[in-house]
Amino acid sequence: MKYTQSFPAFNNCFQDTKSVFRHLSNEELELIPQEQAPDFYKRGEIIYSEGSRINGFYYVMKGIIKIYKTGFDGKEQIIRFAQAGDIMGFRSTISNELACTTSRAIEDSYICFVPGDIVKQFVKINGNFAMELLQIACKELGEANDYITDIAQKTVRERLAEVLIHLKMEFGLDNENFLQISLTREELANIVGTATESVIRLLSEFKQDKHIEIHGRRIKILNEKVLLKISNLPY
Amino acid sequence: MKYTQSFPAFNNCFQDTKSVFRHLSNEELELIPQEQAPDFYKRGEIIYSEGSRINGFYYVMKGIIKIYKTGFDGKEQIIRFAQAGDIMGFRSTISNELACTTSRAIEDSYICFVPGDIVKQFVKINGNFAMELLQIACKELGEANDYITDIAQKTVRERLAEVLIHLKMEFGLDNENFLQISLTREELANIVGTATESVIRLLSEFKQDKHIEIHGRRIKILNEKVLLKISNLPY
DNA sequence: CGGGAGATTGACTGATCTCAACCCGGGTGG
DNA sequence: CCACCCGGGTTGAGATCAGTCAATCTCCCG
Repeated sequence: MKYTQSFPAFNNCFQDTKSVFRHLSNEELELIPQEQAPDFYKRGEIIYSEGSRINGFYYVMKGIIKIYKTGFDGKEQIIRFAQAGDIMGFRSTISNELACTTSRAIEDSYICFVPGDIVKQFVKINGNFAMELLQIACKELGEANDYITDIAQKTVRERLAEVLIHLKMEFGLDNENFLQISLTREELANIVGTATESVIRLLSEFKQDKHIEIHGRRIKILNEKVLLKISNLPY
Repeated sequence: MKYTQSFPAFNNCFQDTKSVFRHLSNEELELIPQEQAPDFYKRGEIIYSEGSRINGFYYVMKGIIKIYKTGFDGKEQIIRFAQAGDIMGFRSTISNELACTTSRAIEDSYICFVPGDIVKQFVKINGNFAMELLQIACKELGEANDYITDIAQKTVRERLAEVLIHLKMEFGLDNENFLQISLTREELANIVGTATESVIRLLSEFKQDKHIEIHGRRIKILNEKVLLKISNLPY
């Protein structure tokens, strides 16, 4: 990928042919206030917090964000991740509610903000854009339903195997075939919905059994077939 | 409520001022094929099954439907309920995917079907309708996120208390202050995400402690405050 | 070199699941 | 009319998965 302007150029934000905004006309795109460059968030920084009013969309240009809820006892439950091309915060914006999740960069990230009023305008005047948003919401909904069933019915072992496979599919591998995404043991536990120690023990077991290889936070899947079997995934 | 025609009159289906279809003009409403009366489903009958192609919306006029996924070992996980005024099946329709849930009447129900093509048309030509659908999807999404966090982090006891409170809020009470909705112990277990026996034991405990009263499937909440406390619900 | 975050391991505990037996009421067929 | 069956509900005992607590280790950083 090559940028003729200093990266990241703001105009690129919404003109990507794969972005949610692809159905907007140039005139419509111009309605988005473009005074500022995309915001930079350093690894660890919060984009928005549970309970705050956000009133707008966050479009991720680059980086990886974890989106999580904080449970009763302060434990995080990671709901999903967002990466380049994804949007965040539309649920609260559309529902006119406070954010029900916290959003935190786990890699340095560039993010564009679009005010909620404008998005709502687009929904009303541009049917294709509305349909696009609906499809995104429905996709998330389907994933959430799967998630519910998994957590309710599968063992921690099954879920961890499944999460590893999902992380591979969602973020891919680096040039040494390690998972591209780097998570702490605690974060893994907060996806799976278990204790950190349980993740550690199970990862050790998978390593012992040669299903995976571990170098610190870097994880390589050695035998996806077995993991798939362990996870009881349908396909 | 009074019906001048024999109940249920089909025209009432979409003209209710509270229905999703309230933003449609009369001309638009006429696009919906209205040859048939709403479909009647007897308690226990399936409206659609996981894996089938449904391609349309089901609008519930009357009755209660349970919407569930079937897990790896055949155990049901109830995702949500639908009752009068709710729609079902829009996720698959919008996503052009097969149904990811099964939908079964737990009370005798009347349901209207609207073909998917027409709904998609409406999304594109009627911004208010699109927004309405988006809001429904976003509402479900928020609830699903809560659900995930609860199942991942709370104990069965906490979740059961929470479910009882939710059932009261969602379906209300009958004239003797029992929960309006009637579920088997197994169905309760399939909401909470636990074994039937666990639900039975915990219900007995709640009864012993005078938090609830039980007559077969009929449950009366005697002390909501305590249940609320047990559930660790935020409000 | 001290401090702190994250990772690991062991021991213990206990909530929850599974299995199995049994009960109860309603419906059915002989 | 009665015996039987069946789905749902209950209860008990035992097994176990997974969480908690605590100690230790390993880096990495200032």
